[in-house]
This record gives sequence, C-alpha cells and structure tokens, in this order.
Amino acid sequence: MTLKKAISGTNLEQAKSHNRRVVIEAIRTSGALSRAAIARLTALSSQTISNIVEELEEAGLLRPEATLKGARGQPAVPYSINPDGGYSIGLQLDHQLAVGVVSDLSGTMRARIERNVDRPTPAEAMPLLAAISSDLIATSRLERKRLLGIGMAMPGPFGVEGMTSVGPTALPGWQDFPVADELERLTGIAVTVENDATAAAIGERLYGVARKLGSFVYLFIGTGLGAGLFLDGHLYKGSRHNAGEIGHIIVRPGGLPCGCGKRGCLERYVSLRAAYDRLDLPDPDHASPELLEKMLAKGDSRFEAWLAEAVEPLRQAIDILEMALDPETVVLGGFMPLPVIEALASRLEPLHLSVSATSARTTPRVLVGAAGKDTSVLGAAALPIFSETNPQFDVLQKPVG
Amino acid sequence: MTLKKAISGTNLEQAKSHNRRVVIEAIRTSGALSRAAIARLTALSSQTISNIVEELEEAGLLRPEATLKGARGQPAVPYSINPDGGYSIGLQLDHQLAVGVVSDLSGTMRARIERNVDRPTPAEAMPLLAAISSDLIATSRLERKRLLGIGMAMPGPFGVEGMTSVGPTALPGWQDFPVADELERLTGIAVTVENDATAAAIGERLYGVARKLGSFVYLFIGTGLGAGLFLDGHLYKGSRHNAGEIGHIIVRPGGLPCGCGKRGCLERYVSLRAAYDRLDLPDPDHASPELLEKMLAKGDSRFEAWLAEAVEPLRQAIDILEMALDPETVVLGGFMPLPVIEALASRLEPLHLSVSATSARTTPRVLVGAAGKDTSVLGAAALPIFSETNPQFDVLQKPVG
DNA sequence: TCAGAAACTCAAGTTGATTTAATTATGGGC
DNA sequence: GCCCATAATTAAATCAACTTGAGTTTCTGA
Repeated sequence: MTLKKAISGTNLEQAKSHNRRVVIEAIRTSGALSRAAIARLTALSSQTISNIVEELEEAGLLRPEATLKGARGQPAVPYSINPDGGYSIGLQLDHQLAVGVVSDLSGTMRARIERNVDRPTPAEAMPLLAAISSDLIATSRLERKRLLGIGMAMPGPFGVEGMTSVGPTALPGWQDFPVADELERLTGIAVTVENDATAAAIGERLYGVARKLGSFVYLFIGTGLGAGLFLDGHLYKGSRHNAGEIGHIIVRPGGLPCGCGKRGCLERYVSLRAAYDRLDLPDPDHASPELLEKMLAKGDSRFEAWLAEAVEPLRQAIDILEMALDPETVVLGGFMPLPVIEALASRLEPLHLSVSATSARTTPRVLVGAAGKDTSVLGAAALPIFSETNPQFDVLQKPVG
Repeated sequence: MTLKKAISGTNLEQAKSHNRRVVIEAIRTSGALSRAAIARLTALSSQTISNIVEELEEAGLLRPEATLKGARGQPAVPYSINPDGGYSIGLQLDHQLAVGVVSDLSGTMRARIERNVDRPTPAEAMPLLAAISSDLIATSRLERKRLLGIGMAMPGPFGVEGMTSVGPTALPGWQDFPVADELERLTGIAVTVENDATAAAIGERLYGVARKLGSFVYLFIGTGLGAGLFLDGHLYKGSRHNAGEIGHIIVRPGGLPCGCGKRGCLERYVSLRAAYDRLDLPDPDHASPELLEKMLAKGDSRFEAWLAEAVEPLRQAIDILEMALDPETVVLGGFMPLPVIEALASRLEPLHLSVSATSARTTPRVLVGAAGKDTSVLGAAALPIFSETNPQFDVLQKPVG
C-alpha cells in the first residue's frame, strides 16, 4: 500500500454528529438557550434544532429550565447542560501525588481521591491508578452506562528519545510505556491520556476563563513547564503529540545547565523545581508547592529573589508564545500555588512589545487560570467529555479503511 | 446583541462543498487518481466520487489522463488537476521589489513582471500593483471567468501598534492601511492578503516539499524573518492574523538592540538585514540578496563570520518552533539566496535535542524549500486557489447571520 | 474462449436538513 | 377584557446528497 491516509469525505451521518456537538457547544459557551436562540446562533433551522434538542434531552444530556416570560410571543424554554447526563473520571499522576476525581457533565467535582507517590514507575503507578478508579466508581455509585471514560494527565513529553527519562522534572521509566492501553486493560474503561498542560487547557476552556476563547495558550507551571495549545477552536497536539513542550526551549543561551543536555532552558528558571533549586533545600525531590506558598506569605528573601529572577524568562516565554501563535490570551496555571502565580503575574508588567499589544483587545494579555491546583485533573476528566462533545474537523471525516 | 458568533452547524450543501475539496486535495497530494482510487482514499462511495468527478471535469478543474491498462478488470481512468482550469494572480511587495505572476491551477508560472521600488508607501505602491495586475491579465490574455482572484504577499506584522512602522525591516506607512479592500477597488478582482511567510508556506504545501505534510513550519528569511504555520492540515493565522511573527522573539537577552525596542531579537541575527548590517555596507537599505550570494561564492571572511554567528540563533529558533509546535518538519526559504540558505542549513547540525529528535521520523527535521526566490509570489498566487480548494473546517460551517 | 476481477454506471433507497404552514402562548393597545 | 402582533415551537412535506446493490464494461490470465 503506497497511498496513505488522506482527508476523507463526509456524509449526512457525520454532519448530524457535528450539528449535535455544535448545539452542545453553543449551550456550554453561552449558558442556557432556547431552541430558537440556538437556531440563530448556529445558523441551523429551528426545526433541525428542535429535533436535535429533543434527542439530546432524551439522552439526558440537556435539561429544560424554567420558561422565560416577559417578552412578547410564546415564552421560550431554555435548555442547559444536564450535569447528571454523564460522568467521567479524571486521573493525574505527578512526582509526588496521584489524584483521581469524578466530574459530572457540568465540570463539577463529585468525588476526589489523593494518594502520595514518589517518582513512580509504571509498575508502581498503574495498579494504584486502577485502584483509584474503581474506588471512585464504588464510592460515588456511578451508573456504568453514564460513565463516558477515563481521562488521564501526566507530565510530557512522550516518547522522545534521550529526553523523556532525563532530569529531575521527568518521570522515570515511562518512555514508550503504553499508558492508555494498559489502564484500559486494567479498568475495562476507555482511556485518553494527555500531558498535564493540555489537560489543563481543556479544563479551562470547558469550565474556566477560556470558555469563550477560540485561541489561547495555557502555560502550565508544574514540576517542569509545558503549554497547552488551543488554536482556532481546536486542541493542537502536534505531529507526534508533543506540541507545547516548551520547558526546554532555550531562553538564556549559555545559562543554567539542564538535565536535557542544553543550557538555559525555560524550566530551569520557571517551574516548581527551579524554585526549589534556588532555595537550596536539603531535599528538593520532596519539597512541596505549599512550602513556596508559605515562603511567599512570610516574604522570604530567597524566595523573593527567585521570583525576581523568574519574571524575565517568563516574560520572554510569553513573548515567544504571543509572537509565534498570536493567541487571544495566555492563561497561567499549574501546580504552582495560586498566590505565587498571582505574584508572578503581577510582576510581569510591562510585558514585551508583541503582536498582542494592541488597544483593540477584549481580553487581557495574561490571565490567571480559574480552577486552581485541580485544573489538570478536572481537565483530564474533561477529556472524554470534550472528545464526545466538541465540534471538531475529525467528526466530519468518515472513518477510512 | 450580546451573543456573539458560535461555531455553526452544517447541512448537505456544505458537506458537498467539503467533499469536492477533499477530492481535489486527494488528487493534488497523490497525483492522478482513478475514481475508484479516490473513493478508497476518501472513504466516500464510488458513486459519489463519480458524480463529483463528473462535475469537476465539467467545470474544467479535472481532466482525464490516458487509461491505465496492465491490471485486471476494467481499465481505470486517472484524473489529474487541469492546469488550465483556472488562473490566479500573485503579487509580492517588499522593500525593493514588486513582483507579479500569473499561476495556473497546477502552480506553473505563466507570466512574471518585476518592478523596482524603494521602501514604498501605500500611495506609491497601490497604483503600481494595480498596473502590474492589469499588465499580467493583458499579456497572458486570461479569460476573466477563469481568474480565481489575486493573492498578495507582503511583510507582516499587520496592525500592531508601535511595531508595524518601526525599524529597517518594516515597510513604512502600511499600519492599518486596508490593502485588500483598496486593491480590490482598483482592480475589480477579489484580493486576499497574507504575510510573505504564510504565502510561502501555502506555496510549499501546494506545490513544493510540504505537499503531503499535515503540520509544518515555513521559516521565511527575508528582509526580516517570519514563520508560516500549517498545523493539522490547516493554515494557522492567529487570532489577530499575526501568528508566526517570530522575527522579534528574544533569542539573546540583552543582545543587539532592535528597532522594535527590545534587545536580542531573532531577526537581528538571521535575516537579510542582519547580514547586510554585519558586513558594514555603505548603504544597507539598498543592498541586494545577490550580493550575499556573491560573497558566499568567493568565501568572503566577513560573510563567513555572519554565517557562523547566525547559525546558533537559527538553531535556537528551530528548537523553539519544534518544541512549541511539534511539526513534521521545518522548511527554510525566503528571499535569502538558495546557496546561502543551504550554507546555513548545512551548518545547523547537530540540531538541539527536541521533541522532534526521534528515530521514527520519515522527514528530515529541516528541509530547504523547493520554489526558490519566487516561493512567496507563487504562494500568494496560490492563496485564491487554496481558499477555493482546500478542505477546511470553515467550509462546513453555515454562514451565520 | 472464458472465468474472474476491477472500474464504473444506473436507479432506487436512506438520511437528515429545509420549507411551509399551522399551533400555541404571551404582551400591549384600545 | 378583547383583539392582534410577536415569537417559539411543532408537524408534514420536500429536497439534496450520499449509499446500496444490481448490473455493465473491459480488461487479464489460464
């Protein structure tokens, strides 16, 4: 076979699937909407919308709200997302913590389990993750048929030779380990895996400050640093699923040596690990984000020094992302405690001059994410929901082969 | 009106339009194909393909090739893009040169006109561009109804306050000038405007080395430096049409001062202008790329020094693009003469370790563009063709309002 | 020469959006 | 309080484009 996959054609079936997603997306971004309002927003006929809404209500995904009076004409019945229309499990694995949550369709956390780990290998983590999942299902008594799937977030990059297993910010032994397949085998539930930044971006897009944005970048400050890219209404993952791994871009040529072999990498300056290192802790491998929050609160001078040193590389990274991607905004978040992120953000001004510097903006150039430390678990939980409900080009493609 | 545009639904009409584009795209990327082969590639039924091919042949966009014998069964009739199915005009404006070309559907240049300019203002350039267009139409005796439109390429960024009109690499006076509208008024033909890097990316994708790629970055080395981003099968332009303006990302903190106000911008090291400046020319505003080609040929030591200094910032830029976007490849091109680009490319190895460094690659990490110095004019000419024939998410969206 | 294979065509069938018209429920004017 | 304009929703009929399945054509290979 010499000819490889091409963009494939579409038919009515795919079109219907797309339209259903469009309806859900419209309600998600604009709140409760009447059929007529949806029809106006989506440019579909009101009859079509009526059919789709009926089906979605039938399926439990939408629910009617109180009739709206006060205007002329027949009162409209607004529909909103039915939180109990479906559930998903979000898992997050990092150096010190494994977290699992149950999320409903509206993004509300219904249950949460946390377990300590210590730079876990796959052999250690996989049974734990499976156990967390079944505990969550048991304690929250989920109807199995309403469970949309498991979404998992973990630090990237994935499958990069010579990079994945190196350095204090990477998890060891996960190089080429088929996480999704294995977890699917252990739990019997469909699993989607993304890096933590991408998961957080989805969470922020579905339920947070990026709800209405078409293009934004989520800058995830965790043990290392990564970016989730949401461009033109779609998640961009890159040709090998590693887009946004900007922790290792060089911002200080000849600067601090990095575990990856290069010098002056961004995450040597802006990340939890960078802060720990700067503070001369006795055991940086087991420091915690809360420590940084405490040091900020009491005005520790070494911590202030780290803040001052981290600001310019962060500013430079934002400049690079703005110039390269011209997003509507850059959202900051991650495992870094919210007060620390806000401290960083407040020191960012004046930002560099970039294509983002225009007075015609409606959104600030930099926003702090809404969901706090659980952003990426909730984002992970949103993965199955997102893939089921987001209008995407893929949906219109007929499955080939 | 508080509710803004949402992603809109689709219907049969849009689906058909999409499928037509998919057929053209399949033939463009894979060469002449029989109806049956297209059906297999696109996952559409052979009957559907037959209908679409018939229509496209009727419209003059496809033409049958010689019947293929030698296999069992009824001989297949391959169809290919009919070069005479349509024409477009490509315009390019830069500091010293205005170029216009006529391109046919296959991307072949049918006519070319060149005029010298000197950092032209809109008032100077617009009549000239209109004149070039009408000369091209007259001399190549184009059927007006086969003319798909005018595509124009010029240096970005567009409409950025405090950045567009500053520095020796920007064209003065174009800030907020409505180029497309004005040229459309003067010529009576539909006009699309993109920055030179984006235009070059399209050219390379339609007719050059990126023909089969789903995600790549085109690095355009011109008077300044810019990138064209083709991601997941789509051109990414950014929320304010300025994605890829990476000439002003900081690669050397505290480095050479730049007209934009920052220090150590990429294009202060890698661009025609950077080379001219490094060579202490008496009049860098009127130097030409050919000069650099000559200096390379005779092994000029100052030029060699520039090459040596430019390589690391370029490597760093490629690293950043690879890490941020995980493209299949980075294509180098622009106004910089081909031998100089090749000289730079040959000095790039070893590239930095990035997510692109995997043995599972099918394409080299860096490629030199195919179309030479006319890449971006040809790409500009491809703009109207591209927007008429590329499968895009937009096509499925019903026009709203 | 003929069976098998593959490409292509024809006509009926299916699906889902649209059109048109009817129905329902409200507010406002008189 | 009675009409009527207005707006939302529903119902039935229509339409457009893809699919299906049964041919038809034209080749290769035995």
